[in-house]
Amino acid sequence: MLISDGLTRVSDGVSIVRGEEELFRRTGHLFANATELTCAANDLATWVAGHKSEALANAMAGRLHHVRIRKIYRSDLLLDLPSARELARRRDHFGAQIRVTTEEINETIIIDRRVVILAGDLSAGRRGYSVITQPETIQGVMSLFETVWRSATDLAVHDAQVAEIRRLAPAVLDLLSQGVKDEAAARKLGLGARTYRRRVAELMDALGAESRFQAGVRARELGLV
Amino acid sequence: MLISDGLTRVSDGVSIVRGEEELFRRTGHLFANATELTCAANDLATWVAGHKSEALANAMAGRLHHVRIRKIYRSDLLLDLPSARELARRRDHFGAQIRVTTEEINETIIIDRRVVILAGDLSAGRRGYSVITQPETIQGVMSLFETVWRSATDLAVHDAQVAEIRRLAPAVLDLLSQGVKDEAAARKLGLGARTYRRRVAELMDALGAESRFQAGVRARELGLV
DNA sequence: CCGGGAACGGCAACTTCTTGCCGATCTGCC
DNA sequence: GGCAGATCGGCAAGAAGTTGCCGTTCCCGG
Repeated sequence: MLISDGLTRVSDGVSIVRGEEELFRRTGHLFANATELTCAANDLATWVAGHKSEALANAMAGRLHHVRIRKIYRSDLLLDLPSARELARRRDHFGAQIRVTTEEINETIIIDRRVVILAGDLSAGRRGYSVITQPETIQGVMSLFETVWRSATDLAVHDAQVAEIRRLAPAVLDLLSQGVKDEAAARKLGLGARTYRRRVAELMDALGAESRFQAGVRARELGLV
Repeated sequence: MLISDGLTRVSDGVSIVRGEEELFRRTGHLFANATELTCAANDLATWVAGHKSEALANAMAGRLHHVRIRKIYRSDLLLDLPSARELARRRDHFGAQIRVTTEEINETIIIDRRVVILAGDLSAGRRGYSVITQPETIQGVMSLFETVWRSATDLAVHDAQVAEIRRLAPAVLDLLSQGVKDEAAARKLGLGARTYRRRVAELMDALGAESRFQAGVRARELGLV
């Protein structure tokens, strides 16, 4: 059922909105009175966080301490220093709880346990968003979100982990990324091979990697090499 | 011997200039009549390439076909699409020969085999530049540069290599970066383990990596994963 | 139809990595 | 000193990864 340009009612409690502008027009007001905002995003460029954020911030000003804001971002973001700063700023300014995950994550917004917005595919240059008010569906999405939330890492912890790895293993990272064999690397560090390998294992553990290739990718991802 | 603010004569033929602005003031004119420009840089932000480039371009306009320009950049740069485009633009517009290396490289400018500019450390917020006119030193620096030049890869070739790897092994890259074991990965691709491993070997070869960790780093570096 | 070359994959010998185990050291603390 | 806990590193068994060799299959141009 096409209700108007940019809005399709799919069934009771589920509509599809085309394009960010349209989405903002139709759901922007929901944010003004929200007391619980939950949000997953792959980048900082989503409209919630984008040029509209000032307006939102104003609308929400003074109520910030009544609002629980939770956000999940991909750890990739932290690669980019300005983005990382922006994240920290949001955490401090909005009192948002921010977590970080290495997993791909679908852009999701949950408002007051009453409305869910799920980003969908691009079509004709505009992204489609499912706006859901159907209670059972919301329940399900929230449950999924909680799972991701639990498995994600708090921003502060994540920062600490990165710092820890930097402290722990700069030399090991170096040698690994030079393609040096364990024996040679251990000699170069004046360590026993066993100890060097223990270091590598710790490093892989810290990176959450299951193979050296993966560890290499993650290390690079975190800007450690 | 401090000659004036921002310029220190260290010995005959070697001066140290503090800050990019100062460097530009003192050596900018050399570019106007240059017929051979050689340059190594880690990013596009050096003053030669920066906001002054228009003035330079104008000064050099009409003489471009008489000027041999060679530049080396770190392959990191190509990660960033806008930068990569800019590089291609320069190549086409200035007729510059551009090569790419994975090595760290000291910022270096050589003008007409007569002047060498070497970037040094930051001090008081300004980078120091050695401006060298001493012939033997220039000879030495040029020789070093030639070595790096020879070991670097032409931009076009580099692009082709990246394209090749993308074509060759997207699935393999995927599985590797997921930390999947060879046996399982091979099954998933419907290949024999031997063949999968052959693919991995080809990939590592293409990446110039000697260990899987290193391959992971490089793959990520090239934005392949 | 028939070579010839390329891709595939089984096999096997080797190398490299991964880990548990355990004794040797070192360190801080009664 | 003597104990407890952390770190180190040798050893060794086993897992994972690396490569050469070679037979099989498929495709292509003659």
